[in-house]
Amino acid sequence: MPELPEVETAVRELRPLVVGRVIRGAWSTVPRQLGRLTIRQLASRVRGQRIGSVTRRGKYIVIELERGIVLVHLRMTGRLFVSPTEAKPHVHLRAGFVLDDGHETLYFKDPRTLGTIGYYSSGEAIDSLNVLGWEPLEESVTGAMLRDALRKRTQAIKPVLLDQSLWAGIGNIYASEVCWVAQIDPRTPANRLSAAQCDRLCQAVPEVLSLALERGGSSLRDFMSPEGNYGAYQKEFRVYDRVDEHCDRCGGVIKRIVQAQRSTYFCGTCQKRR
DNA sequence: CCGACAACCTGTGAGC
DNA sequence: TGCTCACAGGTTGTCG
Repeated sequence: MPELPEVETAVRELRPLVVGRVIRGAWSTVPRQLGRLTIRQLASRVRGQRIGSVTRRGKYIVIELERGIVLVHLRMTGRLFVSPTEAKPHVHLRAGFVLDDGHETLYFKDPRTLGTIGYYSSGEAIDSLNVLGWEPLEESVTGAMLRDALRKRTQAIKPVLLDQSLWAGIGNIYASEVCWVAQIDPRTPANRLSAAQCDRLCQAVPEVLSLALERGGSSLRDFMSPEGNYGAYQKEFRVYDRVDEHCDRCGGVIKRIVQAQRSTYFCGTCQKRR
């Protein structure tokens, strides 16, 4: 489900709901999602720790405790929210962190169970986050920096935008949207982008992501923020999921192709190479 | 190094 | 109504 705008929305809403609270217990119904730790190990390590902060790096949610860090990745269908503790949680509630006196739980809902929840020492957490690339909304990347980073990359630019070690946080929706804004053919080999195209990409990435964030992200199917809000950016998609519709810029027809096993949407008329 | 593909999972919607 | 298939916001690993 979530790319940077959705994860950032989740973090901002979660923060006031959980920071300062003490984790009283933890459980999971899908041990595979916990990485190396068993359910019992996770529970014993987080028990009694106060939540110090909730932040984001790329698509990871970083929950800092007193003696370690919980890293949550929502993957496709994950969602975090706080609600009253249920005696028999719905089957899609795959994990929970019981808070304070036990009346409320920080739930992890994840129908597809592809998400991950890991508990790490701060050193381990930093190491795993360090492989991520630029933060699109915090680091200003110049066309020259981008061009240099893409120098040896022959793959098409759109799938390259999904590489989290370049920019962290761009996913399949915004990769297509960014290419439309920058007027770049998503099939262009990354190392063949002109200087002007790199400049436009560097503008388009923060522009698209920050507008999406302002709208609370995009809601496809069931995406919902921790407070239960739906994002609104899906109303402003220029190309994503709009095959055969007309381009807002030139009236051309929007196409769908598959790159690296993911759908790509673009205008066949105004997103030309060069 | 690169691209293609499978795998990890469940749910939904379209088409027949 | 019920079946099958394609597809879904992500990432990782294998193979040629």
